[in-house]
Amino acid sequence: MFQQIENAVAEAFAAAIAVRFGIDKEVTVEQPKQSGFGELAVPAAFQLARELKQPPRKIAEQIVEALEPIPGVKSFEIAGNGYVNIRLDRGAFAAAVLHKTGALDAADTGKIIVEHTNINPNKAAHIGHLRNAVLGDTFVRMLRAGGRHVEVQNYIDNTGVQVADVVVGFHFLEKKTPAHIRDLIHTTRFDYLCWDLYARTSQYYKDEPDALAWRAETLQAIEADSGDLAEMAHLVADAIVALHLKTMLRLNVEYDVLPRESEILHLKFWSSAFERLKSTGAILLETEGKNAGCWVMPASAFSTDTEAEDGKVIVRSNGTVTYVGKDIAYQMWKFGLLGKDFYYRPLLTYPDGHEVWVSTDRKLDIAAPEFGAAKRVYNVIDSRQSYLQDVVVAGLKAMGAQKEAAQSIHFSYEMVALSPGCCVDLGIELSEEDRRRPYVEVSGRKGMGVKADDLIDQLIQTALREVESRHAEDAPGIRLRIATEIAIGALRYFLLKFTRNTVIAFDFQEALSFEGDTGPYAQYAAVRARNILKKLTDRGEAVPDFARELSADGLAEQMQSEDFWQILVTASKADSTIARAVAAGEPAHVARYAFQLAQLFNNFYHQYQVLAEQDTKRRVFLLWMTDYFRTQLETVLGVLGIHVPEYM
RNA sequence: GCGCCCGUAGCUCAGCUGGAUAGAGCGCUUGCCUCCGGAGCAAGAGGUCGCAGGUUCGAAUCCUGCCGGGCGCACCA
Repeated sequence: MFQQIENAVAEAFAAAIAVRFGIDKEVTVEQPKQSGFGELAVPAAFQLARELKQPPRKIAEQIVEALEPIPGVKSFEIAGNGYVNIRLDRGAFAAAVLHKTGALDAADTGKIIVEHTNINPNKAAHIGHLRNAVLGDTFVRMLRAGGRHVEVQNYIDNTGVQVADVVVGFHFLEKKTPAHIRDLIHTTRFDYLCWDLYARTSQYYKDEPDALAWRAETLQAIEADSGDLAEMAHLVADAIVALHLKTMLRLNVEYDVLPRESEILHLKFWSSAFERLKSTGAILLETEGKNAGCWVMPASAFSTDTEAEDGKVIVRSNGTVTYVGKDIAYQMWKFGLLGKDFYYRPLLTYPDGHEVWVSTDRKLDIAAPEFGAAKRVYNVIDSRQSYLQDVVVAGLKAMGAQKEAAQSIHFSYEMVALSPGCCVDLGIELSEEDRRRPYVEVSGRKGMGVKADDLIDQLIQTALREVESRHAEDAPGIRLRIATEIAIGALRYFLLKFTRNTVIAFDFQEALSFEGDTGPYAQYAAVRARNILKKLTDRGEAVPDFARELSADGLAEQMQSEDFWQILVTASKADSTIARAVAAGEPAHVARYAFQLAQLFNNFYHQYQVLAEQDTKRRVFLLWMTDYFRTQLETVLGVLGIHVPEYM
């Protein structure tokens, strides 16, 4: 709601400036620091002061004189050295909120692909993977809330070194056959077993470097796609992918399609990309130096730095393509630039009915949705890979795909590390050097880290203790469901409240907290709002038809209260907050807003006794505020992927 | 060595892309269950925004240089 007024104000100011000074200027609209200054502030006079060589205050006066009336705006005031503060017509604004006038114009800018999660399918997911998935999933929800068409991809590297290493562990260290693995998949916690096995294999390489030959042998077998080793790789990767999807579903994360590396290989995506890169001169064959015999992308393509740097090898001297090369091909496919497509089959149907598809190398008799060919692509990948992402974008640029290069966005974020206290909790021994660090990096190779499912289980247990102490009489099944919703709310919020480029030093105590700036705090506020309405109907009263029972005059009168006005304005900013957060690419802004909203409601809840209100008109009004709050909070929590439990 | 990120209250973090008196949560101190109220509410203490310059009406925010920390810079993915 708030967004329309903001836009109208910005336009009116721009028009006034154009008329009065003949200058085309984009006008920024701010929210004043203090509520006493009004609802909006325009600092345009300051920006114009230099150009016009006039004092800002004088310019502000001229702007205000030239302004046409803006619907919904009551007054303009010049404040300070040249701010124009704006007060809204409270009654009109409240009425607009009540009658939901002015629907958002959902500008469909074409398909957007968001790629996230991308966990190597060789072991259980850990806390770092959760940050990726929750950030990606929330951003998807934010985009969809703004009416955008989004496709969610989760890339599966099922033929890489990490899968190979687990196969090495099974075959060479454990002497297992495909039949054994089939059995293990059904009888064990397979992703946990692989977690340990992967760590053991990595350690074995360290002790016995000759064993690396096993890895090479396995990788070859996987690429040739024949024999026991290849079969085991399929079994491991498919089983782990299934488990990852399950883990992510616990967090309300779903996907549309899983493109797999095996198909990129078998369908020869690379050869198409290779031709294009060669013919456009994006990559060059080195004839001398240490990269002799390799196809290399010159450093000048992706680095502004001196030419002292080497280029990036795309095709090795033995003719095989590097990971970055495959990534360029994949990125081309995402934009529909490759001239090739995968085949698809449905992998599974989520409980909500949504279907996730997976790539396959054979044409099937199934009508699949159209995947790929997007206008814009977000790759959710941690900041450590920004160098490689730069190379991918440079590849697009060098082959002449300027537009696509500009629409390739590395949605980067910092890693989740382990706090020293967390390491103690996990029984991880730290070296003298590590102990002096502020945090320690998670290492899959060392088997170091917090497994996603362990953390979720622990959160559920902690929440369950609380639920049980408050609702001892309720059925265990319902209590568990509620504890689960609280746990997931806590976890998602915890991963979202930090801005993307903040390193999260994971700490159990912080993550397990349900008080203060947490998901459950926001859930609790929503539950309270629901409780009021539920209590009302429990007493046999109907929820009023607010649009009919609340008159414009009545609203205007109630809105004279500073409290109510502030609450209404803040609650009406959901759309505008989400839009800003999308523009900034920052889900944390939405989380912060949800918390603010919850705080405001808890405040209101404490201060006003809605159901006990004697004045009938006022009671209807308070009920409306409650209901509006509830709607807005639920909407925002929905964007964060957080459910509201039926009670807490 | 080069590149990117970070340094804000005791701790963990925000700070809307340069605006008005720098904000939350946790922790600490104090008070609040006659309830739609305690996963909560109210109040208090707590700041040289790493340091030094610069840019301008105005800097936590932009520029430069230091100091301190993190992460990258493979014919690995």
